[in-house]
Amino acid sequence: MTPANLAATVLSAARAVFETRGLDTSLLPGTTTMERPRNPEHGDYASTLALQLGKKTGVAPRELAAALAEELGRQPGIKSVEIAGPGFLNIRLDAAAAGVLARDIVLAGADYGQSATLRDERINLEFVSANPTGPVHIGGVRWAAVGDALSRLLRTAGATVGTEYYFNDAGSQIDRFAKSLYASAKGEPAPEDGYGGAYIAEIAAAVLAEAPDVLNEPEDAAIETFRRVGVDLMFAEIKQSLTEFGVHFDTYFNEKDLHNRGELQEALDRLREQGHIFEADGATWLRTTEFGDDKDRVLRKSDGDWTYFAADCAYYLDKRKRGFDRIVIMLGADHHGYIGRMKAMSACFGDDPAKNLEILIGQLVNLVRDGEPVRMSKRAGTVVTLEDFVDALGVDATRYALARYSSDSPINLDIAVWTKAGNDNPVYYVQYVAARTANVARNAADVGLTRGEPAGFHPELLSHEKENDLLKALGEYPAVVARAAELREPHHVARYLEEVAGAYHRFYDKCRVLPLGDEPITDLQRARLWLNDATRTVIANGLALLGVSAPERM
RNA sequence: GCGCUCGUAGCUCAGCGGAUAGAGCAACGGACUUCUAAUCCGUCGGUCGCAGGUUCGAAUCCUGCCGGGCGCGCCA
Repeated sequence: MTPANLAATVLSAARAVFETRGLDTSLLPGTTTMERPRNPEHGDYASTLALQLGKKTGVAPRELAAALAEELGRQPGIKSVEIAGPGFLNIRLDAAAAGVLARDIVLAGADYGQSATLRDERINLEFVSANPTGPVHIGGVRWAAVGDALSRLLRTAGATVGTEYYFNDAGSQIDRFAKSLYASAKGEPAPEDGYGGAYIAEIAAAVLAEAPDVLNEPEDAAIETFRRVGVDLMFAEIKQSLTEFGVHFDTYFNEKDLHNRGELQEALDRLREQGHIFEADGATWLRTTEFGDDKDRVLRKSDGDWTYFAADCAYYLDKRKRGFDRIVIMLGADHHGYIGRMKAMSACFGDDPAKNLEILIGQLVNLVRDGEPVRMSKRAGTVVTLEDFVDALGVDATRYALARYSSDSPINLDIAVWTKAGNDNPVYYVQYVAARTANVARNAADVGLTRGEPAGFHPELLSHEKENDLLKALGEYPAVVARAAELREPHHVARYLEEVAGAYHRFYDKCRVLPLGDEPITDLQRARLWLNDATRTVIANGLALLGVSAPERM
């Protein structure tokens, strides 16, 4: 019996109680969640349904709980139901009903955890989107890890997802980049507002290698060559770093294309039709204050140039035209000032900003060595890059560390902690379970212990306290995935995996799987092997969501 | 000044309006002739920033205050 099954059973019991008592069944919720109490005296699972319904129906919660308990007690697989406190239902399962889960998980394999929670949603997920004027830096790294994990999470919850990197290849940042390359190639210092990292010299040299005569061209043409070739090189390098980090985007979207296809004008026309455009001081404005922004925003400047915000509008419209109904954009904390204008812009298009546009804000990340933030970079001189991160921690630890915390909280990642081989390093703690379960399975095969046919599995033998705890933890996986997807918070998966890891280590410590010496193989050992393999399935599936490997041995 | 956001154990952080607020680390004390001790067990540790409010019930929701971070261009 999975928690989802149990929840359904509790709901149908509630329906039966309502019908018997002539209560309005429309007050029943569509779903209910089962809690896993910390205190073992509170049973295997607890439900607060009677408390919630007591409020709605006006019937005393304890009275409802008593009726529910009686109804539930008759259901197969349920050992006992107790009423506690103001109306909690504390439910205990038969060992057999709980144990079957081990087999269900193994048979489901990589599909365990998949759901239809977000089935009807078409989600566009944009993250990183670093300008191709330098390597991906520390903020982008956080989003690379979290955004990629989120995309996997959303797909597992049944959504149709398109991941997207907005390649900002128009605009003045690129001009500065091109001029910086040109200056570097001529051996001159970087311009006042240019880029000065060591990577500039590398890219400039690479441009020279591809276009040896570039410095003989007139300055404008030369800068144009540096822009074109330099941006291509920089972008190839960014893509390469991301690929090595295990992050792939379905779409790399060029800002230039928006301009070339006239989509900025199209967006402006659309907004004008909606009646939110006005002209003032020679510029063209969007009246975003109508929808809560703190000031109106210019789309086209008095000199005729488009603003960056105009491109944002066109890009949003483009995504919507491609059939995405939820536009999710992940930004650094320094961009949170955009939320107001973006939400307002969505409303100006006639959309519902609460539903069609989600902007997720990620707080800062510091890489810490010996208690001091790491500021040095071999390449850029000032910022920490994706490559610096991977050099310091490795891909698995970097991805896990960044996906482990709520994006709302600023984090300090201590290099010493995340490279240590021990249980104070969360990624090792979890990965070690993957290795341990694989090792147990290998050793079992060596002595002739196999799971055997599913029909020969004896779930009732998994009655040890630690087996029960582990089963309960494994049963929560689908709900954790669904909730993490809905909340857009992959860190719940990591925290959950740490719980499963703890439960497995305690099981391993107390419940031996393999026979000792020449002992004959028993059904209990076979049942435990099912549980061992079910644990490996959950750990592997969960780590895969985070883009972290589940090693066979360590 | 206005806006957003955060404030939970010595540290790093979890915590869905529910039961006695948790984990890891640190500190201290235990467990390896047995499937990998990269593990497990125990002890210590809290005015959930402060003050009100809503609620049967608040770390969680609302208001105010205090403190930290960030943002407030016809920049990108």
